[in-house]
Amino acid sequence: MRYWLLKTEPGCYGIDHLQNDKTTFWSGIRNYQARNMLRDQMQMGDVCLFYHSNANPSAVAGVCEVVKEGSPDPTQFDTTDEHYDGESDPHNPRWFGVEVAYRYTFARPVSIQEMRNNPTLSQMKLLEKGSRLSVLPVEKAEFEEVLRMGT
DNA sequence: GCCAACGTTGGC
DNA sequence: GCCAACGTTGGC
Repeated sequence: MRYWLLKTEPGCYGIDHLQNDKTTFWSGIRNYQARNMLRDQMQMGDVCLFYHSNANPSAVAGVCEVVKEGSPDPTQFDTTDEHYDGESDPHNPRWFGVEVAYRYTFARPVSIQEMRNNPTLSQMKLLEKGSRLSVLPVEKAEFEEVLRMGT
């Protein structure tokens, strides 16, 4: 089993939305590195830290789980969607997503500042300078530490 | 709202 | 294939 971090802006789609929806298709990712992880690496049962970016404070808000592996992102073919991509060939789709299910919301959100202050997390990809990817791998030890901080 | 860092685009 | 220009991201 692998561990991941998924970034989202809470005003756009936060953990409350996921809790309400129970499951959702993680769509709209338009970055090739992130696409490759969504398409090739994320597997059923993998667990993901659910991170709120551009929030006050930005923080890991909870956990979700991959319940369906990578499949073409339908929003790329939807002309009414803001993530529509007219260059993508339906027979060879460019963008992928996974289905995730809500697991739980942290009792205490774990802010990026708290994570920066924790030496155990010093290698976290999220905390690297200039880290902008919206899908990031997380080490098991890092995942467990964030869990401990949030519970 | 600022701005550093990064990805993408396109002229050459 | 280089690289300048541009757009986006996201912490602060």
